[in-house]
Amino acid sequence: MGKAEETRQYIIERAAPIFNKFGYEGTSMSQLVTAIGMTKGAIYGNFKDKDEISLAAFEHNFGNIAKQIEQRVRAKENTCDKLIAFANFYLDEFAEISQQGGCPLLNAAIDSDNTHQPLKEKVAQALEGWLNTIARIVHSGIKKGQINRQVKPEQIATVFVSLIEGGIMLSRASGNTIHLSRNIDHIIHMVNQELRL
Amino acid sequence: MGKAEETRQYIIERAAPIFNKFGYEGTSMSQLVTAIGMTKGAIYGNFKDKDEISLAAFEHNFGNIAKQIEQRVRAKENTCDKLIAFANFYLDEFAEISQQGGCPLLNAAIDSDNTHQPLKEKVAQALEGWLNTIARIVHSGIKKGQINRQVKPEQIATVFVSLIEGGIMLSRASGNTIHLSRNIDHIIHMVNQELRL
DNA sequence: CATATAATATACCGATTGGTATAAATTAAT
DNA sequence: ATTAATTTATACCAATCGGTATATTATATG
Repeated sequence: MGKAEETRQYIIERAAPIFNKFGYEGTSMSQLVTAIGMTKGAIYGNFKDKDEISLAAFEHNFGNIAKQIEQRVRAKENTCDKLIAFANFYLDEFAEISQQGGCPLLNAAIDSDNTHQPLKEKVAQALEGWLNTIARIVHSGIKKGQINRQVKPEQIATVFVSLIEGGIMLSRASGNTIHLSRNIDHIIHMVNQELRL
Repeated sequence: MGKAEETRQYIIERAAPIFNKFGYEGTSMSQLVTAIGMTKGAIYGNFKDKDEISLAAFEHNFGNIAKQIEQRVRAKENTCDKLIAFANFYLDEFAEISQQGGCPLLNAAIDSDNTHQPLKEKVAQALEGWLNTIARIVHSGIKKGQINRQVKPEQIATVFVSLIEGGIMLSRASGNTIHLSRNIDHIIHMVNQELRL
């Protein structure tokens, strides 16, 4: 990693939580200047415009979480345990996620919805990746004889992601983790009662 | 309703979808001027600042949906049918909700999260009202012997709202109603298999 | 119809927005 | 060490931001 790429990465890391907190259009260059600790000229020497930083910041925010979850999932053998580990990540890391302004996927999805087409496409891609990951785990579980054949992988994936993101929204809005906690309970109950063989 | 209150209402109605689409800080006065069809001076003659319009717009957006749902729920006798009617509203009205920029509760929750304290408080209040409404229906169903005694009303309310809002997020982001549809299916399945006696 | 009052439009305010040209400073190569 | 290339800082740009003072118009009351 050359010097140029190093400062690029530094800028992205500093900018990422700001974009996640204040939105991808809602964040101003002056906020970034403060958070990054570099002048506007220096920042624009490494990125062509604010949009390029914001897209890189989203990828950083999302990639960060994706990487952590992948580790947890890979650590489990049984497919049902993989699903539960996935869900538990959000409960365990809720404080950390909150400190960075909430779930970047949820924030960016709403933030970009009617305003920022390039970001919206990235979000759609990320969500599809999410859903596919979960559906693949379920599908693999069925093949291995660990999960009920009647279960539809795509159905589970949608419900799964909705409960996690919905729970985060409710817990952030109310300032009470109980909602996310209830949803993770529901997921675990679902996995153990309807999926697991 | 006097003339003054009439124009106030007119302004709110015109402003409401704009705020829902572009965010409560993301909407500019010039956008409002265009959408409302009045000059800035005229608008400021009826509201003291942008914030006052944005808060009134959120209440309008939320109240609109709340009123429609209340009608649907009241039309059903059985408590389980009330819950299903509640959920089905979002599926039936998804196109209409989409046209106005998505669910105002979800949008405002994310939008206000790290930026707009007064709106965040209104959102928290609205969500609490939501959850209470659902929990009360479940509780009443238990008392009437229509719903399983083992069910926890608050737990159901959280899962219920999360599935609806999560489904809307996924369907809006992906441009595919299938996600919301799957979640409503899940809710109906839950009501019929785990709640209904 | 005349007058008082309320509502709307015009024109402007300072501050901030994203972005850039250029100068200064730093780094890398000879 | 000197030069060339890159990176960073300064100072500025037009455009837009939310908001307001004032002029104009419309409405209601006598």
